[in-house]
Amino acid sequence: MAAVGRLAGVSQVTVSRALSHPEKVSPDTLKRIRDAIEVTGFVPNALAGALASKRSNLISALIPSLTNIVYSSFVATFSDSLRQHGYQVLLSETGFDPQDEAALITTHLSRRPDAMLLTGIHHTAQARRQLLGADIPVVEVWDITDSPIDMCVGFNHVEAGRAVAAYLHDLGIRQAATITARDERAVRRQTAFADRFAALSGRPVPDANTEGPASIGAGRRALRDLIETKGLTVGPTVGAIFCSSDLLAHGALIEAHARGLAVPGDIAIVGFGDQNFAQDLDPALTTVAVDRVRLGQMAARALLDKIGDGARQNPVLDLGFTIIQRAST
Amino acid sequence: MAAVGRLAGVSQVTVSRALSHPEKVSPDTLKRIRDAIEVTGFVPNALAGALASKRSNLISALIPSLTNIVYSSFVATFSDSLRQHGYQVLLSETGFDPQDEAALITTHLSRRPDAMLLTGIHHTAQARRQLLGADIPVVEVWDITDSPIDMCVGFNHVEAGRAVAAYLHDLGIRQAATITARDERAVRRQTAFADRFAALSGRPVPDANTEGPASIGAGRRALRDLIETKGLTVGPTVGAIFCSSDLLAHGALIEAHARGLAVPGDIAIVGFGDQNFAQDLDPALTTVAVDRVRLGQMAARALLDKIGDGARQNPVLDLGFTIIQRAST
DNA sequence: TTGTACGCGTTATCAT
DNA sequence: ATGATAACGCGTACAA
Repeated sequence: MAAVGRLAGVSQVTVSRALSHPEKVSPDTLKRIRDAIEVTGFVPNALAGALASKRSNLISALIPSLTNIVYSSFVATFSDSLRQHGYQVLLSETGFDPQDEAALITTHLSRRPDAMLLTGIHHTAQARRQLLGADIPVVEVWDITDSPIDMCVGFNHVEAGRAVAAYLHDLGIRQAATITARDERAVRRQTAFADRFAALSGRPVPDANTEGPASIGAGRRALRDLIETKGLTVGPTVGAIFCSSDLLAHGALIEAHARGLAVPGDIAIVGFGDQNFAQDLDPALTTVAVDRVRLGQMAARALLDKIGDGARQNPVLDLGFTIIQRAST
Repeated sequence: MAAVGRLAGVSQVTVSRALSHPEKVSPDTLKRIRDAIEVTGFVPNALAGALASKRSNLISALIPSLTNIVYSSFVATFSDSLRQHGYQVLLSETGFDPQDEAALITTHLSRRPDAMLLTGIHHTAQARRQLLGADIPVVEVWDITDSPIDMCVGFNHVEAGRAVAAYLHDLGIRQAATITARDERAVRRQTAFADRFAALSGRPVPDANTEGPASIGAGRRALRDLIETKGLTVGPTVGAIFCSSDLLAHGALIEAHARGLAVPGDIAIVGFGDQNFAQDLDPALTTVAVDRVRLGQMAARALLDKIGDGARQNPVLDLGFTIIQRAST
């Protein structure tokens, strides 16, 4: 900056001002400074700026998985909203593990982000302590709780599971099974679904748990497992499968086709997430929609508002969910 | 740090040393310092550290799309490799636009990353200038060129397109069409494929261009377009479709099923990328595999090596590709 | 093994 | 409208 200043015939401070508050610099010094910046190829050092101003313009985000499109599409919206306000997002994957998340939180906090986004409401005690100590806005997403660390934006997974149970039962379906990923929120939906459906139908609800990341292959294997080893009987409209993600449901759909089972004639299938492809499958997939775009925007807005005026926002925002009926049920 | 030091009865520097070079501090002062850190909840300020040491331990990565699993899975591997060496990745989406990329490069450079990863080999002149001026290791991935900015790791897209053309022709297929996303590299593959296949078969190769992000829906619409408006005739093993991604190929597969076309009996389908689901489709998808895990690791290693000893690495690494034959051809 | 002095490149404050 | 000066919180060099 000093070098740029010399070239423009002003002091270092004026260069700083020209960059941060151009309106406080006279038009022609501003021009000289901008020319000098152009000539020298000067790029301001945001580290030094952040150190001096105590604002990093960084917002950190921790999501379970980068490759799971549910989270990556959400975080893309989130990042976009923030970029428009001059923030950059520092993104990491926790791999669904609270311990790893806690370690990442420490690393992230060392970069002094102006705010932080966390996925889910379950964090280690140490993580909560550090976050409270950091004294920055925090938003937890994809879930709802009465006692957020700071704010949360999401929906109620138990209600979602129950709603699907009621929906299928209303359709006249009397037998159901579930295919569930290791994701803790998925398990909560599955449990709520199974409890409610069992209560309505008087029949147990077998579950096939999948290992590793949700995938089409895992969905195929899970349906095979349900039919071949867990005694799921399939036939004219008696059974339905509630899958913890659209990807698993997609796999179940393919496996059903490969077995010559009609969907929904022999078996109905419900996904979760309403990903883009759900409407393009054949048959199109019934699923539970969550407004991911809105979720990303609301999370960004919550943080921005709180950074801006520090005012206490509504700490809990329930975005709800919608069952999208399509041809697979 | 000074406060921690007071609590432990040492100076600020010793605390710094305890954190960065614990072996240079006597065991019991180390313990006192660690206790003090525990008690105070001290989290080091990486901004100040980076400013003082001129090493940010940040590596920035620019990819076209977060939601495209090809890139997100690659960058997940890349980040993982780097995390093991104490680096954090600052990730942004360019949306396939060199102008936006250039703007992002400036923002990223202001955080003083120790190295940078770029996707592709086409960048604006300004971007190249800034990168050269920044004097940090740069790796360009997913493509190959003789004149990288610094280093590159990828494969030859023209050769890939030609290889698929030869492969299909060898299978006895004499008519082909393509479904291509707006991605510049995809277009290069498509052109190379079309030129070669036309030369081999003596027939033109119609193309359906898709708008927006690659998706199953786009693949379905593209196949419909090829058949209904571009005069693609389908029938016993005469035609093949080369899609620029597995996702588009998946859509084409679904559309073919929905139309009662047999795959590969009436139409053969080839994807690109060998994503996880390719082997789980019915029929399993023939595709072109690129070792994304290795690509991520090699890119990370290239940067780490160069940060480490500054030695000139092999600047161009060709990872090649493999045609994976499955049931869809 | 530990400490002192200094500087990293910016912003905030106050003065002119 | 512009400048001088003092932080910001750490790492490095050097000294003890």
